[in-house]
Amino acid sequence: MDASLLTVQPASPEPIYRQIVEQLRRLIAGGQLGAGDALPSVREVAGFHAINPMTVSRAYSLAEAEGLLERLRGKGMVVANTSRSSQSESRRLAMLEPSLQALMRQTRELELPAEQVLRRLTALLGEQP
Amino acid sequence: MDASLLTVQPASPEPIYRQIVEQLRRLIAGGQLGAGDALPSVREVAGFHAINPMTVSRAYSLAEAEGLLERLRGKGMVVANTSRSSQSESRRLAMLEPSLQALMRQTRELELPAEQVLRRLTALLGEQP
DNA sequence: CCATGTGTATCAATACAACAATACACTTGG
DNA sequence: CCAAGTGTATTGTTGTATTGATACACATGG
Repeated sequence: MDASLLTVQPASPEPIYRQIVEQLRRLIAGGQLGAGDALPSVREVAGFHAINPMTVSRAYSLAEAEGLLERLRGKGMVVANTSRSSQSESRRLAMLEPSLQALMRQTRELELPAEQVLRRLTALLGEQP
Repeated sequence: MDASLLTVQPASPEPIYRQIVEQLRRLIAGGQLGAGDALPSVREVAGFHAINPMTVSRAYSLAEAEGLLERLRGKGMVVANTSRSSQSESRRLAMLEPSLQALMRQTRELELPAEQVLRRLTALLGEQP
């Protein structure tokens, strides 16, 4: 499995376990993780990012409680089929709404013209991933 | 003074004092708060939002350490003149960069087409404030 | 002068996140 | 079967963040 699938920033104020859950949500909604796909093991992710295995386990457990993942005893975690992955574009866009709202507020507080922001974002989104 | 100048969401995971500091940063950079402008008193803001005065004080202190505000003993806090307000557009845009980066990452994880996101953001920014 | 308004230093309480070290139940491949 | 791989429950510790309550120093206006 590819432990590099998950990105983690231990320095961020955002708790690590929550960073992971949110990434899983999006990766599954976007279809990069499909139903049945196996996830990197807890110990693998922990080793790769030099974090505690229990922190990863906590994230996986939350994701399971959310219906995103399924636990196969003795095997590992798998993307749940009930988490009908690859949601519609409108649903995925809705998941982005909070970030968009925040961006809007900040743009207004900075008194920035909409075009400036849109131009910069266009550039960012256009870059080669 | 207008205590409603500052918006606060006590429910947010974002610490209150940091919410305040970030708003001050943007309001000053955007020119809505100019050098010499007096800020609402600690107790005023605290009372208005039903939070602890010390929380506001902490935000003000951080803003002062950052050079945004100046403390007039016995009087109150004032926007510092050294915090050359109304910065250039490019500087203000730079302050938005972290949020833009985050939005970009999330967009990619959701496998959303750039146009969708840009269209939605355009709509949001176009609305009447 | 002094009541009233500033901000704030100090201490405490609470919650949370992350880590550490085990031990356990389970499955699979050899 | 059994070694090695899953996730997890448990307990404890550490460090930090956040908020709160109180008392204090200072300046101003009447």
